[in-house]
Amino acid sequence: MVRAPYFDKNGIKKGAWSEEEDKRLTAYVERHGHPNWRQLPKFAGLARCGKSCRLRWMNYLRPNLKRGNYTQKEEQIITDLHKKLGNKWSLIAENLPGRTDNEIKNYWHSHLKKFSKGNENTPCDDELKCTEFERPMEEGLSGDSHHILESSVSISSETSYSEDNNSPSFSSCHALNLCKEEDSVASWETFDGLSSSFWTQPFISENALSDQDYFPISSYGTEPFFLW
DNA sequence: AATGATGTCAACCGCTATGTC
DNA sequence: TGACATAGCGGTTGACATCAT
Repeated sequence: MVRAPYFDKNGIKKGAWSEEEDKRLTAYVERHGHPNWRQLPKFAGLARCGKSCRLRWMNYLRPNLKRGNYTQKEEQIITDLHKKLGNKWSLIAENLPGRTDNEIKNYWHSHLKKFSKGNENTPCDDELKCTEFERPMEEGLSGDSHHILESSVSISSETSYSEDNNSPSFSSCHALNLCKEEDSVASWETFDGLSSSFWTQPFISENALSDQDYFPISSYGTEPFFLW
């Protein structure tokens, strides 16, 4: 379901990622972080452009990503936030731990868009007449996550992105009114693993091997890669 | 069973925002 | 302050899957 791999005129590989490339990118980012996406493929031994590496990591390889079906809560949050924010997929994604902007965008276009046209009801309302707890909750949205829904429904009309607190976590907290006292603890603790330190601190995997172990350049397949 | 239409989603492209010199 | 480099965002594309005829 993806583009077939090919090389452009500059020798940059495009299209679907191979398992080997995924391993290389994952291993490199886990060990060194990604201070410079443009340089990263060179050092990771990938024939990709930095942009492609970043996208692959962000949308597919990074830890804590949720795959698979969306919960009704997630659908509701997407619907509500889209009403409020429009196509600000990255902002919406900040409020859905484990989901990427790209994934949400795709999901919106393929699942939710139709419900927004002349119909204020969500798929939940239309198809299932569900209650909030009818469907089992998935990891990451369990426990007190109903607070999120309640909050999201009542998003403030003055969605604010505070100048004093410009971290995405705090901004999205405001966007959802999640910082109301009664909501903040439970909701935000749920997001904690994703919200701050992971993206601001270099990630060192416990299992990370040495560069030598991970990048035996001489044995790196038949695909071309940058030399340095 | 064959074929065309539609849905899905990973990946690409181009633009803008931000940071650095 | 302007130029350049880089990161990030949102729209679009392309190929496979599924559905309808």
